Amino acid sequence: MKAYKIPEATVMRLSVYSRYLYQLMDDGVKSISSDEIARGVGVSSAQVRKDLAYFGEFGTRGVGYKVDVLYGHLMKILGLDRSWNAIIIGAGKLGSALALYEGFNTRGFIIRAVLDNDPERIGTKLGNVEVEKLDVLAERVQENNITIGIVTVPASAAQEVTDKLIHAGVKAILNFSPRVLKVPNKIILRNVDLSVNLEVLSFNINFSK
Amino acid sequence: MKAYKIPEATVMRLSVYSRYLYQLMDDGVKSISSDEIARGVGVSSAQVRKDLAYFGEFGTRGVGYKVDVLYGHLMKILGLDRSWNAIIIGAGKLGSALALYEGFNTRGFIIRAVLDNDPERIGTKLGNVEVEKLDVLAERVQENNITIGIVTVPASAAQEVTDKLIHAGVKAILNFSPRVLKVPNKIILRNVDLSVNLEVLSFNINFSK
DNA sequence: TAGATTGTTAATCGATTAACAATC
DNA sequence: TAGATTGTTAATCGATTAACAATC
Repeated sequence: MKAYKIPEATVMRLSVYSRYLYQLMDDGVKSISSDEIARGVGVSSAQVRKDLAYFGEFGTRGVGYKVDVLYGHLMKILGLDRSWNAIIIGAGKLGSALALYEGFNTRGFIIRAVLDNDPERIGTKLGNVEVEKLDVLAERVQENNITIGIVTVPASAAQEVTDKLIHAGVKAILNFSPRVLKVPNKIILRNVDLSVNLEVLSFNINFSK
Repeated sequence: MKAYKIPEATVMRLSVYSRYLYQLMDDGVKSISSDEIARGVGVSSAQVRKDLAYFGEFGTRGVGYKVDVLYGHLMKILGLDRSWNAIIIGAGKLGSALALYEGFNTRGFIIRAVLDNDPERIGTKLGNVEVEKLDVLAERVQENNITIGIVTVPASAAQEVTDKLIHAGVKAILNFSPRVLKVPNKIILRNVDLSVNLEVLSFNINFSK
């Protein structure tokens, strides 16, 4: 365990910076200043330097940053210098879309299995994985060394499949169900509630007039 | 324009509270304390009361809150006492999943059109809307009084379709593409970068050991 | 009344911003 | 050297928490 806590907002921004740098490399840009990164992603340059300072010194005073070097550091910091095995529980619309989403693969997240209990869905092919029944959860997690569970079941089933995922040994859970999950402290949990996002929009449209 | 700014985290929590209260109503619960809400959604009771205090007094000292009354207030605050028309640009995996996602409908968000430029996708039925070509964007936005644009195109096309949405008159944009969008101040923008979420997980798995 | 719980104020905590010395 | 830009410290801003008077 490292010494001090990194703000979650910082981690999210590092992910955004890394994608921006990747784009720059593609465009053949070799070096860049914190001010240019800042303008590229819509934050302040002090913010960029502060975020990086949590992890080390990656630039040269008076000069700036080498794009490829900084990119490499960010990928390492984010844990993206390796691949991660994931499992999706729930093969409905959202689960199926995520199983086929290329954005995950390109960043090293590999969907090893997709499970569901609906007989209609079991056996369906999603890319190169076949939807299987929930029974095989622990087996799949263990044999594929899966660390990340993605929950895309309805709210009513969310806690139950989460408990199973944790029992099978995943370290982190990405929850797409609109249900607040109880998990032990050592389990890393993130919630992506799509409705919350739309509701923040409707609040703001409403509130700003 | 109201007098002071509401923290975005507060708005997100209000959305979570409202869903929890809905669940309680379903279970026949009539009244509740801030402490019970807090435990139900995993925050502190002071936080619950503070969040509500931005908008008024909804409870009774010494007694608590009536579930249905508080729920009604929250729905009104969030702008969910009416319906909102939305359009999805990009009928790939994610766009299609969102078009069919029931969670939006049940909270009053109605997907009026889904557009794409790929001839393979045009004409496909997603629920009761048919995928149409991008040309009809302005027309659909105006005839359906659409205020929310949902962007699910690849990064390379994201800024272009965003500009078109804004020109057509939407007030808010929910961006699922991994691209930082430039929008005028008056436009409400939210980014949901699915990869960022997975990367925060991999960072945390990595960092905590 | 005694007990409970809200609404609100003040204290604390944490994150962002501004400023600038270090240094290429 | 002069100009530029980092890395870092201190100041500011904003959000969360703790505490308690108000009041049912």
